[in-house]
Amino acid sequence: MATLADVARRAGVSPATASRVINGSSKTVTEELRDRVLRAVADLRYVPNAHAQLLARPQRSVVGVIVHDVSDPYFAEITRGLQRVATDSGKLLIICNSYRDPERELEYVDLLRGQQVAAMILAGSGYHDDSFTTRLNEQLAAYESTGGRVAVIGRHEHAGDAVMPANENGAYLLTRELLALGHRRIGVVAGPRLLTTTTDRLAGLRRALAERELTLPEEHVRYAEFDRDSGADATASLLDGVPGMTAVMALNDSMAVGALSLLRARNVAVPDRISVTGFDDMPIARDVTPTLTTVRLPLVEMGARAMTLALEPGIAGDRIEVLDAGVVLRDSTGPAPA
Amino acid sequence: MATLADVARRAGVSPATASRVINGSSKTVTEELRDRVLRAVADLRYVPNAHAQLLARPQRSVVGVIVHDVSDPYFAEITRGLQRVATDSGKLLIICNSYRDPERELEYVDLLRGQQVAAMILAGSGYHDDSFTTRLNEQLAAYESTGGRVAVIGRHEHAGDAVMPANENGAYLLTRELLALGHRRIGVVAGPRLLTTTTDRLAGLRRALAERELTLPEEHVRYAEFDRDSGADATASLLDGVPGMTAVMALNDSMAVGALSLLRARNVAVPDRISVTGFDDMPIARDVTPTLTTVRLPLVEMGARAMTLALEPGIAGDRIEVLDAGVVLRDSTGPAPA
DNA sequence: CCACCTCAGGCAAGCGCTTTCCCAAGCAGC
DNA sequence: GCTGCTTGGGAAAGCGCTTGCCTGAGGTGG
Repeated sequence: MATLADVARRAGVSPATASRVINGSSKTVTEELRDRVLRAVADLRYVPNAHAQLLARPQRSVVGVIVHDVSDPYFAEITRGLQRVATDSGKLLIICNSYRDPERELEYVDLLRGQQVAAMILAGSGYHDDSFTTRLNEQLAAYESTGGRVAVIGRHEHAGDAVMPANENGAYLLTRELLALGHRRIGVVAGPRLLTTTTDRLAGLRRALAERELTLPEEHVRYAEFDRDSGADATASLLDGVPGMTAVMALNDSMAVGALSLLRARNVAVPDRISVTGFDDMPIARDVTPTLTTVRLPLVEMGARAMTLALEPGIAGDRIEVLDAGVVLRDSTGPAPA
Repeated sequence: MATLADVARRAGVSPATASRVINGSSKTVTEELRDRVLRAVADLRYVPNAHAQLLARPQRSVVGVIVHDVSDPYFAEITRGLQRVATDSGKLLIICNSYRDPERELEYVDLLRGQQVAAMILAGSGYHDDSFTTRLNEQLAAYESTGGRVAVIGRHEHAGDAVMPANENGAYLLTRELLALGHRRIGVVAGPRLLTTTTDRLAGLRRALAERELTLPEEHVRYAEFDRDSGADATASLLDGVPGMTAVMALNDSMAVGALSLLRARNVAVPDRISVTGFDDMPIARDVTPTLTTVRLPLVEMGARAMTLALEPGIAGDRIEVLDAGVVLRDSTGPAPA
């Protein structure tokens, strides 16, 4: 690999001069030397060693992102928003998948710290796990105490800049729609118990029920993984365990798609016999049959806002932005059968 | 940010000793000093500066990946395969989205070179653009000449290790199915003209037609972007422009989903009046209605193989692995109407 | 004509780490 | 008791780059 010294030698100048023309320093360099250096760079196909540069000039230009899984459409959308803003500010993104493993998340925080990232974005649900939360906060605090910036998306366990989706309120609004349609026995296909996303959405649901002096029996809830096949399994279990159920509320769209697929396999008419709802309004929601009633979350926007918070100069405070959710009524919901 | 020197000072040892205990050098260190160092590390929440480490010990541990867009399910699957193998080898991944912009692709190659990555993986269709191809190959050659490893997925323009999906053959097999069902007037929703993926798939289609002494008139092809809405638009255009068409072959699943959605909007029965096929067998293919006939590509496997090739020690040769494609018949295809 | 200023360009320090080499102390063997 | 080994620990060089500071040449003004 060619080094700056090689370039300088070939151009017959000092490394200092070469460095100056290569990254346009304020110091002026004669036209002639500049040309010689540029030619040497081209001849040698020289590319500066980014690590050496970072060491010499502590000017951080990469941002770390920790998500559960980029290939999950939910995070793919968020990441798109993050990317856009990062690219606009000339930052490179390092994306890390924790696969919902808290330990791995902790590892990644240190890894990114070692990479001297300008900022870290943690996206995705938090965990109900105090010991983990404490450790995470310690590590983040250590990072922030040396000038690092942190922004989180959708997790309340970390004090600081945050972008929050209206999980609670979205579920509340959606439940009200279901209640208005006459549904009373609602089965819930929930996500993992430990995720705050799950509990937040359940809380909204319960609030809407409480307004009508209804409650959600624990037997009407199935906790599953946030994916399609788990959604199908949970739905099967609800079907067998909750007689008279007229609606299935899945706490994300992937699980709702699984629910639809299972109901079709069992020849249960949707929405005539059972209504189904999702959450997140993934692109797929409008392509399944029947099209899926769900809650729209401005995911790209959330990503963009979070990156903006993290990159914004000035003191990183406790800025919390809640982005609102709205119900999208489609064909998978209808009046409860008599 | 605490440095090794800080740790050493606090532990009352030399930086050399601290370094040795921190990354388990072969040299032995007394129990007592080791403890002191470890305690200092914990107290200071010390994390080694990865850049300094890379400079001092040129042991590359990150791999660069350039894809068109990770949030596209096609690449999400490939990336999942890449990730798995990379993680198993203790490599960190830097994922770069080129958004199908050749210039950006070029920039990323240099950027990754500057990052001293151990290997680069370029995934996604190549371009029919000689000037670009030449420049790309030059840059890659420069990288490889200094010990860098390159593997490509699905692009033939670069000599070296490659994993190729059977685009041509997959399209061939799929077309044969359509022909067997009696379809003769087939409309094609193609991807961008400049992508080799598009031309490869068209080539397979033409080969199957040629076997029956049929040809594909250029008016039956619509070139569009590889996404849902473009697929819908192209289908609309085919519907209006190709009277008597009995099948729509979309060259990827997203576009096929768009086609289905448009046909439903226009009340055209699928597959009774028009059959629809996709390509790639994305997860969504089994969740749309009717479920989508498509070509299955082993995407995760392709990613895994590519990473293995890139990481495998020994001379990187011109190993080319072609992973085969298979037709998946579902409900969106049926006999051509009389 | 000389002192002084300006400015292009080079020297060298230093970023945080690893690792080779060397030193000193402890030990065994004769 | 001396030589000669082993062994733990430190000094220092160096990875590739940036940049403050210095130098020397040329230009200006008195």
